[in-house]
Amino acid sequence: MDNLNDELRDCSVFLLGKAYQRAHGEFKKLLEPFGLTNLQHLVIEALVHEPGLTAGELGRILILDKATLSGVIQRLEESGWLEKRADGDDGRVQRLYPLEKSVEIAAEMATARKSFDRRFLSGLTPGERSTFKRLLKELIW
Amino acid sequence: MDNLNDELRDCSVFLLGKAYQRAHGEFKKLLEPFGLTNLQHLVIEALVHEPGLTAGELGRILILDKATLSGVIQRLEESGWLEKRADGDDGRVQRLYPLEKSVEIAAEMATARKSFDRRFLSGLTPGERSTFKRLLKELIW
DNA sequence: GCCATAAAGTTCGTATACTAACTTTATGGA
DNA sequence: TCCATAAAGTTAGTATACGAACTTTATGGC
Repeated sequence: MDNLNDELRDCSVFLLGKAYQRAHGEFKKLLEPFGLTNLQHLVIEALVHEPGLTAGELGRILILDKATLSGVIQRLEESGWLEKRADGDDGRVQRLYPLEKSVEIAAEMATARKSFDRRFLSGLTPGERSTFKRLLKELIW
Repeated sequence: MDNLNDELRDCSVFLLGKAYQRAHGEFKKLLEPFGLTNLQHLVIEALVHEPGLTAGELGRILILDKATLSGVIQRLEESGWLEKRADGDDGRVQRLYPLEKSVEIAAEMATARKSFDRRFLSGLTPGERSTFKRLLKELIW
């Protein structure tokens, strides 16, 4: 039991999962007024930054499976956040464009995200914060 | 685009999610021979450590919603990993006990988990590893 | 002893996430 | 040109995750 708790506290998969769970749970609340989930907001931000991205390109940027993205994009299309248009050259490709309501809130969401990030890491010193992000990046890429 | 990638690489929620995604994905493969998922293996380990835990206690240890655990426990019961027994004192409570096949593989799984952890963090120096886990713990608890 | 309240689990609905199988469209080689 | 192969998306199936509503059982105040 104590033994077990010690093992959990030394297990990277567990620690990463729970830290993500906590960050995600709090960020979720912040996004609620916008009517978007975390992943949906990332897709919208990406499309506002670069309209016309394909699902495949989005997947590479957001490090996500095409099957997962397929559903996310479908829901965002149904609720009027984005639009699919056929690519002129390649019949397999659908290019994705943000609709007005996406463009309108993108900047505000980006601000909220950055402010959340500072708040979430406020218990760490500036040096710890940059170390933390550096180590995460080394593990991802 | 570059702008966007920079923002993603500075967003804790994104970095934590992707680091977890990577760790989880690799650990999943390691657990495949056992026929258990990451979460299922944590439940089994906990029950072998402390037979008779309730779903509520498990939820506090593993930091998990009772609704999520309900499903996980159900599947583990159906596939013969654990057993529910009514608590003698409290009619609301079901105590959970590991079955033989759980007890048999628990030690081997724990070894595999620790070995995976070392491998996953092998790109970091010993100092970085301990800093990394310390910072994650500060963000969780 | 009775009732309001709380606690333990279950169920439902929604959204990730991934694998595998499939459809449609492109492309390259013979 | 024709065909094998590959690439882009979709769909189905499984397993997390969580909030909300609900059932069943305990408990505390009176």
